[in-house]
Amino acid sequence: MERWWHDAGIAAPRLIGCELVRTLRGRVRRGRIVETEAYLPDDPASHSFRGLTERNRAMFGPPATAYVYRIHQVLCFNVVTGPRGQGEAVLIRAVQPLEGEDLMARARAAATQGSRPPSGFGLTNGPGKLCQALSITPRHDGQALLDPDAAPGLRLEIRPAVAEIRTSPRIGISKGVELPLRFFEAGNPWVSPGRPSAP
DNA sequence: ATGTCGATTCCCT
DNA sequence: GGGAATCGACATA
Repeated sequence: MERWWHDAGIAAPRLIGCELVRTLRGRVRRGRIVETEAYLPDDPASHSFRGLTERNRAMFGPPATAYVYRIHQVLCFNVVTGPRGQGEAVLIRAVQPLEGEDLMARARAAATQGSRPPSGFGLTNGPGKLCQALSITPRHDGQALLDPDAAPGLRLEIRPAVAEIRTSPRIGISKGVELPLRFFEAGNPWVSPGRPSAP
């Protein structure tokens, strides 16, 4: 485990450019991470702020495992960081489809019955959207992400650091709003809408 | 036991 | 750009 895993504030930008690989029924979906948010220890915006609960248990597990939680009928996917027990994690907010885009579209359409089938950047440009596109489920909560033999078929592949990364305040929170803990790849159209890009 | 509040998304103006 | 949807987890008047 490399050093950068021990700090969500470092891991969050470092996870930009890494790839999330979902294997289901022998078929592969691959997404390149383009947007993340860090949630730190003693961070009032973090689910871990008030200590361990049933929901955030996975956040206190070992680094490079998944923390999956439900919010507003939707799932969000995090990569746990820091030494075990710190309650740190990095929220994955958007990915760029690299493989299996058709399967992602099908999964999104199935998850959003009632509305028009999602297409274009809307396929994976949000934390709930990418979970639908990759068929991430509550079963992935707590699962190791670097293990190539991971049973649930969800894996994280480390890639070289990306050069052009921008920061901004985090989205959708009411505490800790000023901290620049959101990271995204400059100019990438798959980054979620809703925030201006800082140079 | 019950009330509050979202680490969101979609649809509308 | 704003608001409704909608329900489970969490904290507690």
